[in-house]
Amino acid sequence: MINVAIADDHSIVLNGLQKILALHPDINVTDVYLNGDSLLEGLEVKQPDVLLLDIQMPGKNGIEVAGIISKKFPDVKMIALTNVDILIQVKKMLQKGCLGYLLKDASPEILVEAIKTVHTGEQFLYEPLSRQLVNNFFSQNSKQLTRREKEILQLITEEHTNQEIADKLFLSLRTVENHRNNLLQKLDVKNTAGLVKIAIQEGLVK
Amino acid sequence: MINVAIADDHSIVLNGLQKILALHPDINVTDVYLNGDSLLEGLEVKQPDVLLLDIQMPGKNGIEVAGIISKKFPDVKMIALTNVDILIQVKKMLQKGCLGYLLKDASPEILVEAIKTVHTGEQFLYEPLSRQLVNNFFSQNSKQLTRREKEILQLITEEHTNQEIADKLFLSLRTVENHRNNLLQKLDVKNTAGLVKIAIQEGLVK
DNA sequence: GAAAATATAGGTGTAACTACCCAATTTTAT
DNA sequence: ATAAAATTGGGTAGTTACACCTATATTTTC
Repeated sequence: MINVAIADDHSIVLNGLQKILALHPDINVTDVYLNGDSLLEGLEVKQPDVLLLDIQMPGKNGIEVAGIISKKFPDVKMIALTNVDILIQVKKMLQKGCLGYLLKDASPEILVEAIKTVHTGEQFLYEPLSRQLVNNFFSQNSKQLTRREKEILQLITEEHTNQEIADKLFLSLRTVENHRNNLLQKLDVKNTAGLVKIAIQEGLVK
Repeated sequence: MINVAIADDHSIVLNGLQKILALHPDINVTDVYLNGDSLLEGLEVKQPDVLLLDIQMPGKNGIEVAGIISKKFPDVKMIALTNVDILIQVKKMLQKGCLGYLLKDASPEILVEAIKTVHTGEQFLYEPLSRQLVNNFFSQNSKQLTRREKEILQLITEEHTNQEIADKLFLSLRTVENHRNNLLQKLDVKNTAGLVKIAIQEGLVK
């Protein structure tokens, strides 16, 4: 019998997971939480075997919460839940100690399989993203942006010219141009359009 | 007693909606469907009072399906469901005859309220987007892109230069430049970065 | 403390984009 | 059928972005 807790701020998802898991005799949903804070309180009282943890939550988000839990309750096996597969967020969750990752469009079968897998201590990565993760691992070094680069990338997506960025950050135009060129190379894109697309999909803006 | 059908390709959401609505004695979930095609088949046999209809579905998506249903079964009150509030999609759903719109992060109370509201024939628009819809209505005329403009905007976001776009579409460089300038004015943005941001948020790409 | 990475800024040149014009032709809508 | 909108293309000019280099502080990392 596997004791499972769920933390997700979406009532619909929370109820859906409960209903699906209720059908499985060897899985027991012991607790549900609507946000990170109540989850942390609840864990002080009792810990589940497996925790389904939403990444996006109001207040303390999943990434913060996962970090705290993996230190305080290392025996709790965590599975990150997300409705959109933003690579960078999933990576952070895994770094924070999550053993598994699931998109919310997963089928009941996959869901149960994931729970059983991480319960044994193994990793479970939902297909669509696991490939991306591998690809990302190999190109990781080149995609690691510095603080300044991120700052400039953000200003670029806010439609500022290099000159405006230079003025805003008290830098030379040349410096900004260099950072911009480095961004183009690091991110392997051809122009501003490519930069903005990556900035958005990596969650750097908006 | 309100008879409700649900169409959503996400098992978790489907189960969640069922579980929440099961608690309400005056709401009866008669049928659930995992895709648009089976929904259309099912409606031939019997029609619910209210239909919760996911926008994103494999095969026939919600927008297509809504158009068919509103013609064939005009008495079925439809509520569009979506997990991300992409304005343009919601607008299309409303144009296709949906009476309501809900984000999937809605609370059980809101969900029930929406069903009861549209059952009476009234509109129900979930807060966060209804304001955007109003704003959009006023700026609508200036934001109406032509076919060619959309085509060019898409190629811009794909990192092509004006010259490349001209070659690809067998146009003069000047023509493409003009379209691009018109896009900047129509969309009230300053440069490529602004164009790409709007293209993404309007769902024109990726 | 040495080595690596980052941040800074300059030189030079080309390609691309942006901002205004204007006008003919074709398509769409009334 | 007629008006409106869309598509096409040109003129001219200025600005911005992109490419590829070198080089020196400064900060991080080992």
